[in-house]
This record gives sequence, structure tokens and C-alpha cells, in this order.
Amino acid sequence: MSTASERARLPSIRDVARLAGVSHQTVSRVLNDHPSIRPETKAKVLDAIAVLDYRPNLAARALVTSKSNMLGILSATIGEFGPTSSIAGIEDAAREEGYSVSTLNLAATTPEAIGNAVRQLSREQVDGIVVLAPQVRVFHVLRGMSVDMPFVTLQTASGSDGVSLSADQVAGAKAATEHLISLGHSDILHLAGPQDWIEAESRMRGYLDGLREADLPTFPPIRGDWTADFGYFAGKELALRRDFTAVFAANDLMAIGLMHGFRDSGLRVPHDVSVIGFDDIPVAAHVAPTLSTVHQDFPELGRRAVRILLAQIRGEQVPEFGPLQTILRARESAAAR
Amino acid sequence: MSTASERARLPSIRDVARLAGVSHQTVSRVLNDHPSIRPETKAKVLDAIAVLDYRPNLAARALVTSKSNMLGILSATIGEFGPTSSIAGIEDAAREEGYSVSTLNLAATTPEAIGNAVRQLSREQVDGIVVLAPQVRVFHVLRGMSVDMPFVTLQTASGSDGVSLSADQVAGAKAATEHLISLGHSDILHLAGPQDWIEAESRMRGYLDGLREADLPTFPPIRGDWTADFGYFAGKELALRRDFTAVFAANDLMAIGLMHGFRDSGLRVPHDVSVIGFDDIPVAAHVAPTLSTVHQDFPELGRRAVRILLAQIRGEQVPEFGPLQTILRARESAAAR
DNA sequence: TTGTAAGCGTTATCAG
DNA sequence: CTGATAACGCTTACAA
Repeated sequence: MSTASERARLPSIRDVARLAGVSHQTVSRVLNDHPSIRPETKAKVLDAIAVLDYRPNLAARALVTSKSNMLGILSATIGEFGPTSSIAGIEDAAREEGYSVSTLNLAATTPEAIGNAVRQLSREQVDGIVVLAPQVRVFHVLRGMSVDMPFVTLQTASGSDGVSLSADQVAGAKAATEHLISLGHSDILHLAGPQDWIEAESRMRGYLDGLREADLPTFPPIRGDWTADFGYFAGKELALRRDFTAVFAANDLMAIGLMHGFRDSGLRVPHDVSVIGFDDIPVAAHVAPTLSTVHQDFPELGRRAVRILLAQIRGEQVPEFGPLQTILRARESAAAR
Repeated sequence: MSTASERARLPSIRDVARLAGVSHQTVSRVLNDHPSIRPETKAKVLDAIAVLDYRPNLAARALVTSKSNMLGILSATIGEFGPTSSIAGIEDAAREEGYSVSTLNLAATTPEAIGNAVRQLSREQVDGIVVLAPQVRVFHVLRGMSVDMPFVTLQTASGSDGVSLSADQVAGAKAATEHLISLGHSDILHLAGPQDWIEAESRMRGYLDGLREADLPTFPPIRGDWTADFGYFAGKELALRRDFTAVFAANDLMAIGLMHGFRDSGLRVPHDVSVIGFDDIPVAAHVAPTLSTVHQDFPELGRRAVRILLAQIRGEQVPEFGPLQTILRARESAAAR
């Protein structure tokens, strides 16, 4: 019985060379698609590689080239739908380009924690980092600490400096608000995301812009924490004051909790109050009433991040993506008053 | 202006040695907590390390030790709540133990794709793999191909061979079924997960066990695909036949879609039909009606997987965990008939 | 087109 | 307790 510790040594480039009757360097050339190599030699080498089931040792390669062919994901989200979907996009795009992906979840968003995380990723020799840390402070810390490798931040203020990208949150939020307005609502509240979150700010701005352009009164936003539980309590609270006819919640989870709170308070959605959310999570189309919301393509965002990052790493022209479109999904929860 | 390409060489163990006035080997010993080393020497070295902001090159270390201090996650799920939550647990536990984590998403569950994925991970020198591939076939392929490194599979049949673990799906599903029975239902349908999924089988078994023990009739399960959309169409279909009073859906997403389908067909939940789900996703407590379901601690599952894997890697005694408890959450969607 | 030599930054082995 | 020396598997020079 063989245990893990007696695992045989894997074939190296030299074993391949010996079997193929060439120098190890020639094998290396084949591996790296070096232009000048005789076809028959190449064939011999490839044969030997196949026979031995040889696979290059990535650590050795990383050591000598000081590139790891690995991308880091620095994430500071707890498993919400958006970021999670983006991560999937990042991984797929990275693997497609031959990069592996090392993920690191930030426990806290203190400068020290962020610094440690970046250092850790840098120790791991990642060639670049995709930062999925939608909190404003993370962004600032990152800018301040002069990270010694290429990085791209996702879901941050758009257009800030060419290394961040996101769907057009402001436009989406504005569209949501305008949808409510077009349904005849004029007293529209906003259940916002947490203070520190960039997306929360953008969505709030879209809300304010929408109302301002329609010359409607704005209300001080209620600060939530993205959770359905918070939405629920907000709903109970809001049911006591009846100075509004519609609410735009900064994400679907809060919107669904909100509808629950209203329901428990005897308010009917959309009959008494209209609600619209943001994100279009998979259940949005199925809750009762079905939730009007704003759809965005999170995986595509991740894919774009990778393309930008790789361009930076390779010193190529960094592609310019326009802001990713958001799509309004009108459903039952927002109706004419 | 300095570009990435002119990045200065990072300090190496030899730079530290020179500054501390010792040999590079001594530095290495300090780094690895070698027992026999004079405290003052150690202090000098640590000083030099701090001054130079030296950090060990992981690739070099991986090359010489042929361990990477990296764990692989092989995932074959599309971003569902459960697996995603478990992944977070895996990452946290791994980082805590000083391991980094490389994630690889399987596009297809063909034997070739699985083989490639494992090979890729093995190229990356990961020290072990956590497999999050709940499909039966993946499990079989893995067993057949004799992976050359330690691995643990999550969410597979419990007790099959000590390297797989999961919450007790069967017990949870049985509890859900018994809950419906205790509410007075005797004609209970099951909206199952896809054929190939291990958890789908377990939950179905729990359903069958529950009914059998109560001497109630079983119905041929409806095979779903975990999505809310499928649940919706199933609901529309089922509304046409009225030979049941309750449905146990294999996950919350399908349960929520199902309720939507019933609603659109004029059936009221729980008045006309009771529904219970599985997973306790964050919105379950807030949809209308609030969804009765079975809760399980996905992150803990991930943490346990890491502990088992690390024990294997380190050749320690592998900890024995009992099956993870599931908890019935009785809410509005399942009521007495 | 191919081969030889050197070195990447670390740990392991053996002296002292 | 500490220091030489030799790997680890690969790529980048430079030579042939």
C-alpha cells in the first residue's frame, strides 16, 4: 500500500529530454513554442512528453520567471449575489487565459487587514489582483498604499481612474426611480445601502437625480445593511408613517424584506405601496408579488475585469469598456397608483 | 516614473543574511523555527527581516519542498447558495491555517473535464483538494481515476468512505416530511432535484422514509433542476391535478417558484396546499408566505472539510465528525389542513 | 537549430 | 549552534 509520502518523483524536463534524445533545453523550447525548432525534433519531444505524462512544474517556472500565472481575488463581501456571480465570471475568464485564481476573503476592512491581504497575495506571487471590495474605505486604502502590482477594482465609482469598472449603477437607479414616477408616484422613499458602500452611493445618487429632474421632493434615505432582515424592520417602521406611495430599495434582498414588513403591517404591495429593488436575484421573478427590479450582468463584469487586468499585466493596450448596461425589469411590485 | 517591468528585485534570504552578518542558512532556520538557534542570533535575523521588509518567496519554497501550502477547490456548481456558502467556510478555515486557496470551476462534469481539472490543480501543486461536486458521476470519476493527492468531497453520500462529509440530508428531508404529516397531510408530493445529484437522492430518500414509516402513500417524485423557474412550471402543472395537499421541494428556490406557480393557478399556500423547502436561503423567512424549510450550516461544512483535509495532508489522525445537524424551520407555508 | 552553463530563492544534508 | 554545499525544475543567456 502506498502512502502519500512515498509518492514517486514526477517526471522532469530532463527525463523528457533523455527519452527524446535531446537536451533539456530543447524540451523547454518546445514547451514555450520557441519558433526555431525542427518539426521532427519537436515531434520526438512531444512524444516523450505524452509517454511520461509530463507536466511542467509551475513553482519552478514561477521561481525563475517571477510570474505565477495566477490572479488574486481580494473580496470583502459576505457572499452576496452580485459579487459571487462576478467571481464566477472572473474565474472562468482567468482559466480561459491560462491563469489560475487565488481567492482571499477579507474579514475586516481595516487598513491593516487590507494591507495584510495584499501582502499575502503578493507573497503568493499573483500577477495581478481583482479587488471586489465595494466599500469606499477599501478603495481609499488601496490607493494610498501603492500596491506593487497591477490591480483592478470591481463595482466602484465608474470612471474614477481607468482601473475600476462597474455597471452603470447611477443610470440603473435613475431608471428605477423614473419607472416609479411614470407610474404616477410622487412621494418616493429610498432604502439605501450602508454608508460606506460605493454602490450604495451610486444608487442613491440615481434616486436623487431621478427625483430632481422630475421636480419631485426627495426624502432623506434610510440607511440599510443590504439584508432582508433589515428590510423587514424598515417596512414595519415605515408602515407607521404614510407620507409616501413608493419605495426604491437599493437591493432585492432589502426589497423583499421590506414587502414582508409592509405585509405584516397590513399594507398591500403594490396596492398601497409600490416597491422596486435592484440586482434581479433569481427569486425576484417569483416572490409575491413578483419584484420589479434592475438587472445587471455580474459575470460579464468579472470577465471584463480580467481582460483589463491581463492587458495591464502584459503591457498591452488596456481595453476601454463603456459602462455596463443595466436593464429595468418591470414586474408586479410596482404599479400605477 | 517606474513601470511594473522595472520593479526592483525583492530582498532574498541572502540579503537578510548579509545584513544580519550570518549565513543564509541561519536565516532559513529562523524562518522555520528551528529549535537550536541562539536567541541573540535569532534577534539579529528578525531585525534584518524587519528592516528589509523581507518576505519569503513561496515559489522557491514550493519548488524545494514540493508542497505549496495551497488548497484547491474543485467546484461543479453554478453559484447556488449552499456550495457558495461552503466555499466561504473553506477559504476562511484554510487561510487560518496558513493555506491559500485556488478555486477551479468545472464547466462540464464529463470525465475528461474532471480529469483536466484535477491535473490542472495538481500542476499548481496544491497540497489537497476539496471537491464540491455534488453530482454522482463526478464522485465516481474521481474514485476511478485515483487522484494522486489527498482530497475530500463535500455534500456527497454520508459515510461512504471517510473522505466525504455532508449535513444529514436524509434526516433533514425526513423531518420536513414528518412536519407535513404532523400537520395532517397524507398526500404529499416531492419536487426532487436532478437525477444525478447526490443530495437530490438523499432528500428523496428522506421523503420516502418519512412516508413509509407513517404508512402513507408515496408518489413518483417530479424531477426538477433546482431553479425557481422550474418550480414555477411545476406549480402550474401540478395545479391541474389535485390529488395532493402538500409538497416537499428539494430546495428553497424550487419551493418559491412552486408557490408562484400555485398562486398563478389560483391555489393558495398554505390554505389549499402546503409547501416546504430545503436550505433556508436568506429570503426564505421573508417571501409570502414565509417559507418553511430545513436549515443547514454550509460554512461549517466547509470548515470541517478543511480540517479533515489538513489532517490527511499532515498525516495526523483524521477527525471524526458526526453528520452535521439540520434544523427544521417551521414557517407559514406549511400549515394544518 | 541545438547544446552548455548559470542562476532564480529556498530547504536539506553534512560538516564543523 | 552555525556554516558550506548541493539540490529542487525550470528559463535565460551565450556558444556551437
